[in-house]
Amino acid sequence: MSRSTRERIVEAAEQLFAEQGFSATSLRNITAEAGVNLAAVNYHFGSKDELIRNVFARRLGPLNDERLAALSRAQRDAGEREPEIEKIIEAFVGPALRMSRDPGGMRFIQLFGRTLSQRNDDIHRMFTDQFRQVLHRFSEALGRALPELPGEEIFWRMMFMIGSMAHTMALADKLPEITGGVCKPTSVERLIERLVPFIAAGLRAPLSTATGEVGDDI
Amino acid sequence: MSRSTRERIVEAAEQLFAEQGFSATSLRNITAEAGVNLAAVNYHFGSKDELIRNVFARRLGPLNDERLAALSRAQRDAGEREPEIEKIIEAFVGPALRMSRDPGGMRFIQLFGRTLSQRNDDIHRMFTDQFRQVLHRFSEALGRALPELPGEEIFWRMMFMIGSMAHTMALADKLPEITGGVCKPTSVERLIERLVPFIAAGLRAPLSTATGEVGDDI
DNA sequence: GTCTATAGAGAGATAGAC
DNA sequence: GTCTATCTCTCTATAGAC
Repeated sequence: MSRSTRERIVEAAEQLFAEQGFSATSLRNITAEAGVNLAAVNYHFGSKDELIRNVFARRLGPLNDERLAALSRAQRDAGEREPEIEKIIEAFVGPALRMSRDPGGMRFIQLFGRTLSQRNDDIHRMFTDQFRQVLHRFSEALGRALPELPGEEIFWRMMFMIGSMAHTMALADKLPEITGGVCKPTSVERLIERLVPFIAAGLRAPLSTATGEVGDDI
Repeated sequence: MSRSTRERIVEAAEQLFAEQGFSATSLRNITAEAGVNLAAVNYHFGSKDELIRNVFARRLGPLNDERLAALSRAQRDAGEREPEIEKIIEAFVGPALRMSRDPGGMRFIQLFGRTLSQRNDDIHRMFTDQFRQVLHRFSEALGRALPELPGEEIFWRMMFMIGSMAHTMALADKLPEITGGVCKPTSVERLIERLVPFIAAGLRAPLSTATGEVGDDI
């Protein structure tokens, strides 16, 4: 047995959480999958909740560090000017999608994508805490790159961006099946090449000239 | 007591599923919230799984019917030409987001948004079955409106569109909190006015000129 | 650090009175 | 249709031997 009991548990948990969700996955499922004893979870982690936190913490810190580093690189390469929007988006969605290169990362990405759309307040608070600095630096960079957009609109569009990214992370591997084969299985890099231009164009879209809260029609 | 026991159960289930997820919500939670007897669930629905199916079926049929009707209206209004992309998108995302006007619909929209990002195969199969005709008609309409895009690219971009929509449905009401008040609570119509231009620009984005599966960089 | 055994709570489902 | 009562199963967590 090459990996420690602790590692085996975290990896089995990551896989099963991604497949079934948190409450549908029992510690018995996890320890059976990991080939370890049931009591080991409580010995190593204390509780199921603490195990969940460990599953995320293991990958989330490095992921957000990579995003910030990629943004810094893009800003340094751009010199005095602002980086291209495409570079900023790539720095945000690239590390997330790229993480799915290794099989464990792939599972985590799916887990992350689906957990992003859930409403578990504890876990969300943890995401938000980890994510605050990323949100801050990327919204500033996008705001400078798109000076004609009000700050509020930047955040709404970042929400749309995160949505398309999260859904892609969760479901890209199912699209060939859903479309009856029209979409072929594809590499992560090709997926990024498709997603980044979509988001870039969306972020650059002219501001809606609608009158605001009054009208009922579009 | 105005509503029947059956209705009370479905509505309580919709609310609690949206808040907590399926497996975290017990039949005891549901019957307590609905103010009915525990045994009533199994009397009226036979099982928890069947109750879940009922929660979705009640809203999903009408929602997809509205989408198809809205698309038909847009196509009729356009006469010989293709409808504007904005009209097609509005026919797709409008009915979904608009459903959140009534409080029950709001809960369902959140439930739907988060379930879309999950991987429960049973429920997904049900979605896909209900959704097949919608996917078919909308991809055809978008394909005619964007003749320069390969069919495969249409489906990838529809996945991005559905992602931004689903994430918006699940989390729009949390954005004021997340952004520390920069984004104000907003009406559904205003939200649609923000989302539709974003998606329209993304769908119109020029095709990536990348070389395909070979390159590792962008 | 790993195991067995089990406590104790809570789950879904059902039998049967009314 | 609605209720009480209960069966049976599975869950998390822990005590204590090794």
